[in-house]
Amino acid sequence: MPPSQLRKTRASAAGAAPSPALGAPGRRPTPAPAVEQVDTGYLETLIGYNARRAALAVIDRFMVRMAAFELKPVDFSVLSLITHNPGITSRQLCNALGILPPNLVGMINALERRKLIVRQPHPRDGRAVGLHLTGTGQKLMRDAERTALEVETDASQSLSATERQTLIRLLKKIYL
Amino acid sequence: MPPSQLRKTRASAAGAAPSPALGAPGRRPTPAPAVEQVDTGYLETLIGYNARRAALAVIDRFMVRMAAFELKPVDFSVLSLITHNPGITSRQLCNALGILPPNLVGMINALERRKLIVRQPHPRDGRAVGLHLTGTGQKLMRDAERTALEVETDASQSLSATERQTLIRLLKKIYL
DNA sequence: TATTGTTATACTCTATAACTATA
DNA sequence: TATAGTTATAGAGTATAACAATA
Repeated sequence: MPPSQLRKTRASAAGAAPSPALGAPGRRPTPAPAVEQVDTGYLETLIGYNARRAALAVIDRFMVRMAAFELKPVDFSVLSLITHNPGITSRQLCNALGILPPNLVGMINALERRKLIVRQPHPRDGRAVGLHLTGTGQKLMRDAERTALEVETDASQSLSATERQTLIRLLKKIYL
Repeated sequence: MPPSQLRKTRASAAGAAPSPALGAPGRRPTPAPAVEQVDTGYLETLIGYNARRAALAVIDRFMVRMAAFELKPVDFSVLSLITHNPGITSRQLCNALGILPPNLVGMINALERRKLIVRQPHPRDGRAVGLHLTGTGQKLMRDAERTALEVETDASQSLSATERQTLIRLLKKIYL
């Protein structure tokens, strides 16, 4: 998904220029204009638009680099939470990542088939299953988290260290 | 999609705690721990993770408010670009929004059936079609853009005006 | 030959209902 | 009765190939 061509130009002076209102029957003052340079100025004033574009840009880089580990972003998130929360349950993963339980089952099964994680009985709840990394999984995640750090550095290379911290702080204020 | 429960706690001191490495045959020192509070500290250090969570949070608000206009985020983006770029072509929309042409066709058809837009022949390219708002579409978009502004205010209520500007500026540095 | 718009189609992601076993 | 995990399935979003009309 190439989100190219997102420069700002004034083709229609965003917000002004009432334009002739086509569709009104029997009226067509101008012979239909053509757009030379697309003006995305208005959308660029919206936080949601900018946050989504930024997220997609970083995630695209992330996917390219993580392909070497055969991990999609969601797989990495799941394995990372298991790494830092040994014994975490599927339900806890779903709550933390906003995934619905039926959609997590397949991912967990695939990671288990790859011998990256194992299911252990939960110590206090017979319904639940605790998830743990295998040795293989631990090794993979050490490499994967190092690569994730490289992606971060790449993606934020136009930001100073302070700006990067500020960006993360402000993003958290939006979603927390 | 409720991305609830994303508080930080130290269940495993992120990055430390080598943990017993399950899966190694015939070795099981600890009786499988349980996780009380999920530690998302590591993921929260990643720009991609934070940007995606923030984008989803804002877009969720957006979808709730825009339901009154029967507009999804992508519909709003398309209509907004047509608003500020009368005569824009499908190809230009695809390039600006990162949508693939086959996936835009249905949206354009639906918006045309709702009498919000009309197709006009392109003044200089017989293959292309220029897109324009109807009077109905213009009225809808005046209300929709006002609502979008309210969503912005809502979503960024925990940010100062300066912080909001800073956030957008830093996000652009990520994806531009 | 290349591009615009389009159809058909496949694949992925996300969502809902319902079942089982445990609590 | 409520919850954890699971199955089946439906729907939305995203992807590629190929075609007709025009450049």
